[in-house]
Amino acid sequence: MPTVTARVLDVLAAFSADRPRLTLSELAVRAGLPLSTAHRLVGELTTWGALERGDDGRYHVGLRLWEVGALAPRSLGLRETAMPFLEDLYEVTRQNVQLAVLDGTEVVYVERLSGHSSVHVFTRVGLRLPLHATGVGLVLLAHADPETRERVLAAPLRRYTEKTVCDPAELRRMLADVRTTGVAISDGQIELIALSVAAPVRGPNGDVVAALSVVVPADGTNPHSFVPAVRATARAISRALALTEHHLP
Amino acid sequence: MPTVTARVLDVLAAFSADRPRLTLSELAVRAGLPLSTAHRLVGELTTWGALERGDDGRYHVGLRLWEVGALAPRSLGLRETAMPFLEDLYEVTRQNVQLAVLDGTEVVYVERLSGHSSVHVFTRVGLRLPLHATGVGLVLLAHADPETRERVLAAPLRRYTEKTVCDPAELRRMLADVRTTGVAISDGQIELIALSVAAPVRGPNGDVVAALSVVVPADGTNPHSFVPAVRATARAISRALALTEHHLP
DNA sequence: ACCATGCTTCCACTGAACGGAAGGATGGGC
DNA sequence: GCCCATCCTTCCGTTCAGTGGAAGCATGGT
Repeated sequence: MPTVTARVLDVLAAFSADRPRLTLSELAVRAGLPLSTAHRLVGELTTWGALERGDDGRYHVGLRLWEVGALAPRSLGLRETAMPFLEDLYEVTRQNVQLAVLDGTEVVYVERLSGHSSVHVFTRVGLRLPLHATGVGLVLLAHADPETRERVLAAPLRRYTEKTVCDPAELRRMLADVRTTGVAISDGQIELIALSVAAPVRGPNGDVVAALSVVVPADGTNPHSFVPAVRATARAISRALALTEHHLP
Repeated sequence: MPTVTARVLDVLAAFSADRPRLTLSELAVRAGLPLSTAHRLVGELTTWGALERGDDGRYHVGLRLWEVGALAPRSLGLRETAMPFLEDLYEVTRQNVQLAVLDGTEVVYVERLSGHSSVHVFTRVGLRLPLHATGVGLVLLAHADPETRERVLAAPLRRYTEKTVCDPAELRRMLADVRTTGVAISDGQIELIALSVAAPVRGPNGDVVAALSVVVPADGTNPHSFVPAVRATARAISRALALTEHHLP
């Protein structure tokens, strides 16, 4: 259905992490629009500030759109509350600390702290990954509604490394484990050099709204030594969320 | 000009930090649209994921829009490079660390680290503030193009506290000072309880692309003791930016 | 001089967007 | 249990905003 709204959204969706800057023509092709139509829409978006045009004439997502996006409660609300705790966890571990939420059948990373001494992993704020291959994903999947869980387990599960668990039955066992222990340890599922320790963050009414993880190098460090800190932080954030959200209408 | 695009953007602009969740009717009023029109547009936006609908029926900005916004180079590109350095600065100072960019005649905060021991200030990622009243603002204003500078100084300058400098002549003097010393110290300009020490972050071609600051309590702590760390961090980020941006097409 | 690539402007046609009105759904007051 | 208020959803005939092919412009490479 070629509504104008859909076209505008197609233009926005044309940008991606690997192609954050596009010429008008590229934009038109990616959005599936005639050049003149793209020209008009992009012009309006640029005037408003949703897009910006660089010195080289290429377009990129503008600060104004970023601002609006920043109002998403699952990013900002969560982030504001969680940040000091994530900071503490970072200081204790000096490893990448990540916060992620569930969207559809994928994880979306909403925050990531990384220092110079952390492993260099390829996650990034805004990145989407499948649920079965990450620590945070396992946590979110373990506590997702059964319907989502079945849908994920029924679909083909992508293999990233030789260690990636792609067998539904084994995943089910792991998920049960996550539910009883309260942590997920994902070892080399995405990149062999790193493993992550993740725990659930709960909202005021007790359901899991996010997951946090620490990514540590797979160099023989015992991941279990991180479990207490990760669990404690996750619980602290849950507690803080219960306090803040209470005050909302 | 009532183009559909403009209306869609009006809908997005209806959300703000103090009203992040809105009913359809509120949304219609704020966007200046008839209810049925708003209903149609919001429906499309929600299907796509730009908006989400909460359990209470109210709408808020969706994760999908947040994701697109996160692609803004002035947020993500900058942030990815700067984060480890900001982290270091936070660890050394244990105070709020902020990163901001210039947009129009305002500062926009793109990143903020805060721990439990930091002063509780009301800045927030995505917040806009006038240039004259903040440390980062002074830095950005000092290095802005003359046209912007004159426009800001000619406009009425809002007073936040008794200490806020609102006199153009005095501001000019301060800006000259910022240019020679390479730091801005903004004391109690926004809130009497806090002061900030800020320094410029430069892009590969030497022009100022952002400013970073540390916010410290105005309890007698000597702000000058933070100057070396802030300057060093700003320069480190500038250097890192020069390296990363080099590899772009 | 020529062509390739990419952007901008124009304008007559048309169907997508419009929005008033009517119909539901929910919930609170009494 | 009834009424009214608030808020949301659907419908449909009219019309004007959106469309996109085509032609023109700018740049830069060979």
